[in-house]
Amino acid sequence: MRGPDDTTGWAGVFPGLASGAGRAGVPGAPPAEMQYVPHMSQPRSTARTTAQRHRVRQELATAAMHLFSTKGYEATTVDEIAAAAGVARRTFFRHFRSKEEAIFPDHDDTLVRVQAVLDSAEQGEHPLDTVCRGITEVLRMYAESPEVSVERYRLTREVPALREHEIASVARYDRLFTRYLLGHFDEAAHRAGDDDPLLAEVAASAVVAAHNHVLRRWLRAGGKGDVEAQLNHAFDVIRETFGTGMGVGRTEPAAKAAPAVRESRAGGVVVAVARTDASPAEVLRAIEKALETDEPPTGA
Amino acid sequence: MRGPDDTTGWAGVFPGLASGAGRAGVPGAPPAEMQYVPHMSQPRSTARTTAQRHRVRQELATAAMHLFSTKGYEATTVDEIAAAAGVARRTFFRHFRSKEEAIFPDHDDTLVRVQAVLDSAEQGEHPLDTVCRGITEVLRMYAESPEVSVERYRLTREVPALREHEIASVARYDRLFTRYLLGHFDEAAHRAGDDDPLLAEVAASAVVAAHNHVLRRWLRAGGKGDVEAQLNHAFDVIRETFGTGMGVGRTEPAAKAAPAVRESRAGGVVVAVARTDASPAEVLRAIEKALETDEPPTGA
DNA sequence: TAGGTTATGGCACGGGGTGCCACTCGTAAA
DNA sequence: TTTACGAGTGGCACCCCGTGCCATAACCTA
Repeated sequence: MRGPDDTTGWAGVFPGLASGAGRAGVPGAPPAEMQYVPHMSQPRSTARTTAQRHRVRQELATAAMHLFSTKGYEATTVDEIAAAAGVARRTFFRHFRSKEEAIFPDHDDTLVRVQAVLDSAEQGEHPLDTVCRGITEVLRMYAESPEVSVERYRLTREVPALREHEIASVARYDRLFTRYLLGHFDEAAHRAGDDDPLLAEVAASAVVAAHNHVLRRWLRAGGKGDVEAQLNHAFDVIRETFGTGMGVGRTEPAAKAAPAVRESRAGGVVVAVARTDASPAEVLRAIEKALETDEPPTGA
Repeated sequence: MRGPDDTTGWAGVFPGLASGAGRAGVPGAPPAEMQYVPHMSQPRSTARTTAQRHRVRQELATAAMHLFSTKGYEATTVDEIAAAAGVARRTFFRHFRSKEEAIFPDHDDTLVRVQAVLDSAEQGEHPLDTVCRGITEVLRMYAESPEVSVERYRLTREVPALREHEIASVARYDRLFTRYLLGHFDEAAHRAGDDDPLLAEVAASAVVAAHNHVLRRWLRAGGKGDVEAQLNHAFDVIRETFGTGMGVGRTEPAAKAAPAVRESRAGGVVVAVARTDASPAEVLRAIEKALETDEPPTGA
């Protein structure tokens, strides 16, 4: 009953993409009563009404969160949530597509914001760095209210339905990034022949995986500490580990910080990486050094 | 109503993990009537009954697939599926946990098989290669019946519920691999300091992403061609691109087939990988060659 | 043949999600 | 001020997924 056109999943979420005054064009979740599309030409609804609507949505979300935490997710009915928020059951579904969505009220907005980050990326930035900035936006959404995020994490671990819903949510970011990288890997004429779309997909999933890892570690730690810094560190680790592939390593800044030649020896394999602006002699010297030693490589 | 212990999601799927006679211990999907757990000590149910049960399950799956294809997923009720299979509605839910699962009847079995692959991996194999063999098992599941997979792919693209269910399914493989790599990256004392669990997560997601990419491309092409070969090629590309990180490059088997020294030049970076049993002279010669040329690297 | 196990059919119930209609409220136009 | 319109809401009814419960039939073991 959703129409066969909704094949992209998030396509319907972007009615205007920066639709004028804040979230005027995206009033929560108006998926029902198909072909809603409030024209968005004349914002008849003044600030007062939209604020009111936003307030109701917020109260519903907090009521849902509270009830889920206290008496469990499955044991909580939508009627109870609506009653706790002082509205009718039907109104709940005018603000949230489903019961699960009430616990992730910000994913849609975040998706729009991430899309905006991707769209407004300057030409010179490496697409992978743009994607990293995009996923950082998601992390900020979690970090904005650590207590809620931690409690929500506890729930998502315990309730399969919530976990699956969250997996589906992050999958939307993944697809967003994959599409972006697909469209920007060929333009950035870095690599010569093998601009495999495979790499776009793998890179996007790697970035998302790094985000998930950092986020979950932070959540398990109770939401203490600077997540964003941890995420950036994770990006550095990835750049360091996979950096040779597809010319990641931060086109400008990080490349300058990195040494011209690096070598490492591990597991019966010796590896050397060097920027081509390093002198051949410098490179060869590093290789020889790696071939001589029998010790583990220089640590991170 | 599933109990707060089911935090892993797939933990409950492995009652015995290779439970004696085939699928005797895992008779489809007995999630209801909690604490079912058929003891698996004395297989009272003879081959006849389990075969019968398997036949019913198969008929239900085919009936569901047929109805979904013809009249759409949402327009098809469970009653209709059961009626088409000649059983009662209640019986349907004894074979499938949900309506969506009827279209992915093999994921549970495949998950068990993948787990078996991981468990029976020999000591010498690199964990990442083991994981690659594991995901190959998933690909084979799809490749076993191309027409069904293609049609199912069409449905999953159109129906959000099915897409989310599939995403959740592959996420289970992802988590399986992540756990495996987490437990095997430190044992294989390859890298010195930074055995970040981050890398385990990223590597697992990369492998899964490669699988997804190859699989979807194959499905979009109508299920024609040798997918498994394409997947292995994708693994090669990944090894080639990310190969420098965490010592992937196939410790034993492929190393023999691969040349002792490989070099490539791309994106302002020159990379050389060599087995330590290659003579230093051979290594240096390859490096010099890479430093001289300005052409793209030798293709796969 | 008797007793126990397993799969099934059928019923009823809770609950999520949706379509529909009437109502209210606030804003813009007459 | 009155009127018209549109957005949000409340309430009702409906469909259908998923599950607990019980009776029954089929099958294996003793």
